[in-house]
Amino acid sequence: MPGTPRARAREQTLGDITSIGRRHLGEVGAAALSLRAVARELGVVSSAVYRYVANRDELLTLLVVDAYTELGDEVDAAVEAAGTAAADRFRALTQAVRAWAVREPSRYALLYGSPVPGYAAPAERTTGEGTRVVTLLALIIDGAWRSGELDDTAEPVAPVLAPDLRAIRDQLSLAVPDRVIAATVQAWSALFGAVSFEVFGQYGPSTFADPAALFDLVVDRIAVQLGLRRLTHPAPAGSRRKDWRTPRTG
Amino acid sequence: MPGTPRARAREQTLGDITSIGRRHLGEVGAAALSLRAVARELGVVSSAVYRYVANRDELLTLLVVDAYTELGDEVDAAVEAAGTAAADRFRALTQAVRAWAVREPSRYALLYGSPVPGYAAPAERTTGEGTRVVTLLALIIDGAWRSGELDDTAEPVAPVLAPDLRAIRDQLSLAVPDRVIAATVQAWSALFGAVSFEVFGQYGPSTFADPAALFDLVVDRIAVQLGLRRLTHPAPAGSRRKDWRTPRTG
DNA sequence: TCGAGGTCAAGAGCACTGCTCTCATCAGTT
DNA sequence: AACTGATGAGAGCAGTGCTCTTGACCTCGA
Repeated sequence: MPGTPRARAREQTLGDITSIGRRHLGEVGAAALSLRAVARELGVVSSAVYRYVANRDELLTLLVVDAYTELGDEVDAAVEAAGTAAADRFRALTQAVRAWAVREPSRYALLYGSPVPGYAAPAERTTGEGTRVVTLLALIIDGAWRSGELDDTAEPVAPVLAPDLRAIRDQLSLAVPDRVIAATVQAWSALFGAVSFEVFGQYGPSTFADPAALFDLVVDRIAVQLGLRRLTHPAPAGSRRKDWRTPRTG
Repeated sequence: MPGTPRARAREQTLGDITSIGRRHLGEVGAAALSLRAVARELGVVSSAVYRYVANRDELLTLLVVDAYTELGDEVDAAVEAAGTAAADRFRALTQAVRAWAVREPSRYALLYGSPVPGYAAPAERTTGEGTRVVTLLALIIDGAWRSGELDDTAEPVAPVLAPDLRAIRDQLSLAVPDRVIAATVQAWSALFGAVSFEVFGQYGPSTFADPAALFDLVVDRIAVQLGLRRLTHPAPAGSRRKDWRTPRTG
């Protein structure tokens, strides 16, 4: 479809480089990403890949955007499929983030782990895709607020934070008050913490046989603190959350 | 003091290597840590440092233990200085963790950031120092529970988690029930999330003029959800937390 | 049709890395 | 005072990122 055959070939090669890099990222990590190794696997001499990628950092940027896009797509789809209830949408978002992170730990680390020293993702190429998930979270909470699905239990926040919170509200055209934005920020960071703990295996010496159950519990607590009203109708099929509360034996 | 002058010299050199490595870690990051560079700065040829450190990974291990120890010491001191009230001790712990992390971002990343691919800290050398902070947190909560400073608001947890929670309780000789252990785990992960967000600069596009205020707010919310009863007596001097609630003008 | 301009891969090369090996030296131990 | 083991130096191997030059190819327009 796009223009000249040369341009298409170039696009193809660039895609190959990205996908090889994606696999190498998973195998050796961002810091050990080697353009030479990518070239080897591409069946080409090392200097040739510099025709397509300016340097190692640009390959990283390619992979960052690639990862943000895939994560954003999966979260969007999951939230979409979750229906209209804010609590369902919130849970779908958290589950989708966790599922992707567990499946793609190295790419998750690239996005949300410790920064790669000496490398800063160029804002103009990453902020767009990079803010999709947190924006969606904010919109879900905002929607819950507008539709009355949110209990207003958050406490007032320090005035120093007001300008920053107002900036967020303006940028996303939110209707929620400052304290709810702050609560959303905290929910986001708590979600991030829970996922990182599981993905990075940093629960300390303790291990959990069923990390998903622990994650469920944590997300539950986050939702409660957000003021997201619990659903009264039964959970969707496949989600056996809290089965133990209603044994319904016999 | 310790034995032979040779052993003392060796200890000295090892200390020098550690402290040079600590600085390099802050400058170039864990992945780019170079034994050659350390050797250069030590004024010695590269092969010589291999007399002291088996390989790059062992230098990392040295730095991990070093960082855990310093963090543990600072948190211990802060909690100690905070008195006996569980809420104060909890807050002191969080502030000390944040302060150290903000001051030593690369060392924080080494401990709690994305794992360095291909490197796994040997458990027998790191778990001891590595669990000091989370253990202290558990003991603070346990103490609050025993002394009645903890509101029992946590909800019951899924039975699948019971064995793991029991293991934690047994190992630390806690008195708290499963649901409080689970809440503590979540508090720990939420704290980790908040610190990581700030240290790794991953609040997305939003920036906060006063990250400490945001952190205060988040910790407040974590404390509330833990059920840590608020203190009625005035906050210690220097902590102007929530001043805006009691304007007390004129 | 044919030539010019752009595109691409190859290869050599520089400076760096981790790590191993050998060899000389010098200091602590006996 | 003699010995021996810890130590540092140096060479060397295989790998890395990145640059530069060279030669081949392809595409497009005259």
